[in-house]
Amino acid sequence: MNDGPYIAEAAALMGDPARANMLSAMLDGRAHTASELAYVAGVSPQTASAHLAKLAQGRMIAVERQGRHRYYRLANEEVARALEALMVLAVKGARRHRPTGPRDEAMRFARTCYDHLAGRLGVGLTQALIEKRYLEQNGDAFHMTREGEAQLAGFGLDIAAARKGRRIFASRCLDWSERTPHIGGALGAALFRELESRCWVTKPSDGRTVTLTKAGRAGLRDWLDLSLG
Amino acid sequence: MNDGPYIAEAAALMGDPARANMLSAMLDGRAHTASELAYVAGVSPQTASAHLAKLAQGRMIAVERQGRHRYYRLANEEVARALEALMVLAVKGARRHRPTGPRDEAMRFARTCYDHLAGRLGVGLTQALIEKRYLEQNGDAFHMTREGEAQLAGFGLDIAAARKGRRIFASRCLDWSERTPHIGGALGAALFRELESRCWVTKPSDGRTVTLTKAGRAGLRDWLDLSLG
DNA sequence: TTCATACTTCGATCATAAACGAAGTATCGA
DNA sequence: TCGATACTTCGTTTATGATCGAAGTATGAA
Repeated sequence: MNDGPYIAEAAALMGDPARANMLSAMLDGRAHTASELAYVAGVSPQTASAHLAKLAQGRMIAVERQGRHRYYRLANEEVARALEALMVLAVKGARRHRPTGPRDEAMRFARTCYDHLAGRLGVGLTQALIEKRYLEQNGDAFHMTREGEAQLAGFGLDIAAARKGRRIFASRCLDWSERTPHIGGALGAALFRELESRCWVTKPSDGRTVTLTKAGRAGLRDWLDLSLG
Repeated sequence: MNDGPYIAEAAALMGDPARANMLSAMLDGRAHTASELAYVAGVSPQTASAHLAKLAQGRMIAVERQGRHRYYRLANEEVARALEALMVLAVKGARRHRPTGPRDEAMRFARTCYDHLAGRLGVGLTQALIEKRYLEQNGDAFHMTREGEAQLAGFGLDIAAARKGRRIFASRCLDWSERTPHIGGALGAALFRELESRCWVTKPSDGRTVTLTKAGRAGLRDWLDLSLG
């Protein structure tokens, strides 16, 4: 089998600016309506509809109908990874200067990646859990230690629930901005949910940047000795 | 900054079947002439020339002139990773049955990934080095232990040389076929070179599949207790 | 029941990019 | 010096896909 045509098929789906805008928006892990996605892609609803059909056919997104609304989200973590891998190339490949704004810095600091935390915060959190020996590295995933299990259960995570299902428990997801991995998988998602429920992090009403609250800063320092500039 | 257009730019370069065929061929780590790449892409030399110019401008490939020949190779490991990430999607996204042939199995068993070993052999080798405590996992890379340094130097690797330069010493490269990482980086490349120089593995005159020789099978069993079916 | 909203489908237009024949340039061997 | 080879550039053709106005379908609120 020659890989080329298959790679091209997957890449071509991401290779249109409108579709890439939509996929990128969906990296926030939320479900989005077709109208919202048309808006972020800057195209008409008819054009958006055609693009979404293609992405669905290529299995990069999943759709859920609720009345007259169609909700779209990324199909799986592999799509997020491929987007991050292409973003690494995009950043590296840039010839012309791409002036960074405050939003860029915010994105580098903390953002969602599908359903878990990315950026300096995501990576810092991951490193802290390793340093505390709550996690160990094991292949393309993390392994939770016995102490880690106790600690994270004590922190409020339903570890048993996170272990259930087919999804990788604690995958490693390469971060385009930090160039080192953050926790993904079911554990990464559960951790993010708990941080949100404690109001240690907040998501804005739209977009992917995540804010670390004062409570979160204090909480992470107390829990993991984690300080971030 | 909105990521979409930049992701699209990188993805679009890979999204043409001819270009994807060329990039995929270059995953073998070799330098290829423009004529060879035209052939594997199934296009005329004029068309190939235009495609190669685009890939070079997008910084996915590097070119080196020798007389009238132009030699092309992948620019860096990040391009290889993005191709592997897209291949993961391509395999996962397939609706129609893609009959696998003996070449597929050979590719799954052992193949080149840029300049290091991928497939069951690459992953098995990596796992064995971890089990022997010659390597430890550390973020998006491997850390070599003191014993590992002795062992791999004893095996013939110039560890000091591998540590020099800007390249990551022992990166982790996600394997599309095994879904778990193999060693990349300077160490991965050095290891592959040493295996070749011992004739434990051989590369065919073209293509990406790698053959594990009888000597290699025996050698890996003796050295690392590694047996592969 | 009617009207508004969300979204899809149809048909047409237009822009873009891949394709290659012909011609050109650079290199190399006889 | 000449002819062959490797590769690039130019110009043209063709196919493809994105785009949206118009119309259609499904859902839901008044």
